[in-house]
Amino acid sequence: MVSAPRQTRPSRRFDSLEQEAFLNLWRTYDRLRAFEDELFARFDLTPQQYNALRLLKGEHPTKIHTLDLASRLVSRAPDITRLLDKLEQRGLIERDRPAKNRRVVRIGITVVGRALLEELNEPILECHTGQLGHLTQQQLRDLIALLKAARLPHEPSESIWK
Amino acid sequence: MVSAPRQTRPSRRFDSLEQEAFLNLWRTYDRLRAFEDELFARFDLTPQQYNALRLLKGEHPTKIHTLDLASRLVSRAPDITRLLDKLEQRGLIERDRPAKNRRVVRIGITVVGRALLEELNEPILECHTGQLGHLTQQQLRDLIALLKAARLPHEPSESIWK
DNA sequence: CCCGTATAATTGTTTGGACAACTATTGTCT
DNA sequence: AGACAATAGTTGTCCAAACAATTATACGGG
Repeated sequence: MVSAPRQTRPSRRFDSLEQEAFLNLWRTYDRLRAFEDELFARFDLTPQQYNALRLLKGEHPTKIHTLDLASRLVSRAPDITRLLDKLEQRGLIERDRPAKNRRVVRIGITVVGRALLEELNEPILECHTGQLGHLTQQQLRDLIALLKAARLPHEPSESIWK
Repeated sequence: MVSAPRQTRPSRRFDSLEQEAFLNLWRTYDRLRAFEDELFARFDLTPQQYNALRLLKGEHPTKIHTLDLASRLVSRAPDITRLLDKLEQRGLIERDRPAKNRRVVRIGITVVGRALLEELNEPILECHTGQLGHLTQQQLRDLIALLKAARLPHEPSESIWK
């Protein structure tokens, strides 16, 4: 008599189903990231820089604090200062240090920055279509839901990513 | 009369459902990766180095060519030479250049390398449980399937990741 | 009001990742 | 056989990511 398996075995080559999931996540991220890298390189941006710009545009005309911005980025950014340095040098963002509280720095996106994002609009959409356009809407929604569930316990309580 | 929407709208903050999926992928990867980084740092390894060792162990006692190894890694590794340099310096792998074909370098894992992996066995399992242990087996399987589908068109034809 | 502590951001330093250019070896075509 | 192309790996160089230590400012208790 053969009893039904209570556990799903990981595929050969993996030690556990969790490992298989993580390595698949990593691999897929790596493959899809190549698209973004190529696109942003043409505009002398890193994905993370673009991300910061997008976030700032979303808040515009409000300016937000440096570390506040950092905490909302997709990927953690211990070098947020230098990331912003580069964007400021290109005139894409502006920083100001209010007299009221001279500890904080408030970051805003400039006209130039917004123009750059405008220019990127179309190419970005195409990029994402190239990455994931072959999935159905339902697959995309399922994937998003599972990814959210996967990271949920690891989001800090105040994260906008929850 | 209201017609049913033909398209799913991306959540506020995203320009398309594809973008939402990619950013969720990136974010989840970033959160889960923190676990691995912390673990491997304790053993002076990067995730990519560990990955190379695991692959070599899977092939042991067969030795494989440098670029062949590189192509099987999770993430692309243009600096495969230096990655292997570091592992060789620690005696975890060995290289040999056969007289027959002096262009290629064959890589194998050493006893020391295998011992290190042995030592990592338990901690790795715990790490993956910490990352994804809160998902059900079914969720893990669904996630794996969707991730595979997402990257499928972007895998080179000879990839082991297809 | 002064001191210790917390907060916000910056800087120093090291290391890994990316890309392109380069060397060495082998295979192929005539 | 000789020249050219293809293959396998290495190296130079630059830049972003990570971590810890540091500076500057504000706040709160005595």
